[in-house]
Amino acid sequence: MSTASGRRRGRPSRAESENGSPGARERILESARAEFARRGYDLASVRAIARGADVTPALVHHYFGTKEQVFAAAVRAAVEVAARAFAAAEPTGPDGFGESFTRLFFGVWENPTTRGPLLALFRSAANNDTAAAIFRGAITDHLLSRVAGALSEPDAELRAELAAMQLVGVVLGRYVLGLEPLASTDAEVLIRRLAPVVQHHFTGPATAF
Amino acid sequence: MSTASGRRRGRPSRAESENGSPGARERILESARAEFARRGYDLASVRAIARGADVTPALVHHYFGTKEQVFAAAVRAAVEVAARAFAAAEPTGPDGFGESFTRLFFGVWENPTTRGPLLALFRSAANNDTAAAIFRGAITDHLLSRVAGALSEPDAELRAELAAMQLVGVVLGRYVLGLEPLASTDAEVLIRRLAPVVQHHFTGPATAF
DNA sequence: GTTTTTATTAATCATGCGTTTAATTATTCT
DNA sequence: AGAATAATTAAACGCATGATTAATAAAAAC
Repeated sequence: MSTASGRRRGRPSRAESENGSPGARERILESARAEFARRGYDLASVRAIARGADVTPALVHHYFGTKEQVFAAAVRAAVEVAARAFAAAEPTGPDGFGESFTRLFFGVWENPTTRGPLLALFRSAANNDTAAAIFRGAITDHLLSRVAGALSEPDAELRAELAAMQLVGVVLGRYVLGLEPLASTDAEVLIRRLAPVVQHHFTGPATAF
Repeated sequence: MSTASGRRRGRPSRAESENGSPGARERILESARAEFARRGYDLASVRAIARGADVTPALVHHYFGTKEQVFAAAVRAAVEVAARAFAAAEPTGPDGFGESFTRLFFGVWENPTTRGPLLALFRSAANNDTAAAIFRGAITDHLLSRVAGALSEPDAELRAELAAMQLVGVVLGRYVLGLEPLASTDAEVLIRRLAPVVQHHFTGPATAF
């Protein structure tokens, strides 16, 4: 691999990039996704992103502007994919919510191309207010709104949040903390375990004692 | 050794000021707890901690050594309090685990003096491997070990982790993300909602509620 | 009153950060 | 061929970081 600092100045000749390898812009995006996913927004550095893309920091700014805009560009695609998945899900009756939501949730988190950006958003949300707001908005818009509309109980929002936080907590343990055996358990097993719990949050009795 | 008093020569360490106000060492610890809780390990700065304690950064290093040691000192107390709470809990039969654990959990998280350091650990664990290891260790040592011993099922660890992640997820939504209405709901209400779910994870059937 | 020990600060070092500006080279349009 | 434009880097700016060193002040013990 050629180091960015060793490369000749100026625009590269077409011969240098005529192979199938992706252009600098794509490489930057890919590196940004990886870096944000590994370290979260604040700890990821434009310089490290540039290094990972074999490029100069100035080029990152040339293509994307500020660090915040790099983050937005890196995360946007995955958030939209997840949002579309939730929006396009065939509507189920209240009895089907549990499994339906659990499956959708693991669908996007087990997908390697969406997991990275979602991890980036997750890690960032723990320390960065802007990222936290995006995360909160994603949950509110794509999860709570659909459920609250279909559920009649007055505590529908709380129910949906408790269900969502069960799933989010599992994501934390599985992908961020690397808790065993949780991290190595087959996703299908987790879905079968969690779907009834999520369903209970949605429609079960509020207390059992 | 000829000293009758047994006191060491020289200026005493950790001198408290004459009035009731806390000495520099205590102020540093307090500021560190606040700063780590607000920003997480990596984003909190020794300089900001010093500023909050009305002290020079060099003094922070003088008392605690490296930043990592400051973090350990700031978090240790709360982790020990939480650990003691879990260790001292009167043992309940398997049927009482759900409510018992949920109560213990919210007990330490609703306590203002332990919440700060726990938040610090939580935020830090999202981006820092060392903090993640501490967090993982705390869950494994004080939660899983007790449950796994008392439960006979071969999947006891997985069950305990799913239960723990339900509670941790709620903590995320309530204290970190500030999800409404979750953040404003009375803790007792949450306990009553969550205890049966936790109980189910521990002893319920694997695929139905 | 000298010695010993602690408390505290000022100054500094090396490093990394986000960002900007100017320069250089290659491609494309006329 | 010449002009315009796009891709890319080098160099720098100002600031924040974690940590160290050397110095000064104060208190206690002798």
